[in-house]
Amino acid sequence: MSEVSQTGETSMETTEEDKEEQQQQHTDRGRRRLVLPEDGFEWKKYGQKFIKNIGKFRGYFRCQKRNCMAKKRAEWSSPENLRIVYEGSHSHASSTQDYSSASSQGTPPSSAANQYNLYTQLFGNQPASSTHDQDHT
DNA sequence: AGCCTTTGACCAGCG
DNA sequence: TCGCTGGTCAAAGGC
Repeated sequence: MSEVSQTGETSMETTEEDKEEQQQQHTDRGRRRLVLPEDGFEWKKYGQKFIKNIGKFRGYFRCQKRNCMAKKRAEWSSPENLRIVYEGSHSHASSTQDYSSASSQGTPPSSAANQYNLYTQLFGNQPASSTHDQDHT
């Protein structure tokens, strides 16, 4: 890994994601698949591995938008301990937002506000202090 | 029929 | 130079 410094603590989100996740587990395709909380973007899972270094599973997601190179990594030791790490920036607004109106106004594809929001939530709170996983069960 | 998710294998980088 | 870990791609299965 070359950008480990991005692994900021997402305890704040984890709390929200935790409950959302549990709900989605039932609404998700009717299966027991581990789903990620909707963060306003459409993600496509392209891989999953168990990282022994942290003793947790890591899922690899990519933004479904062809013109978007944003990526997301989800780490979890259990469904209750989910950590989301965003990487890269979106070239569009979140799907849940009315970005269509923004486009009409001629807003550039660089939604800095979005990436800033994501990074602020994850990396802005804490500088790279995640020396080790701290999922307290 | 199409799309999404899951699992395995392969490749690259670092120690 | 070899081994290990992390990341990505491809194929198969299911809804």
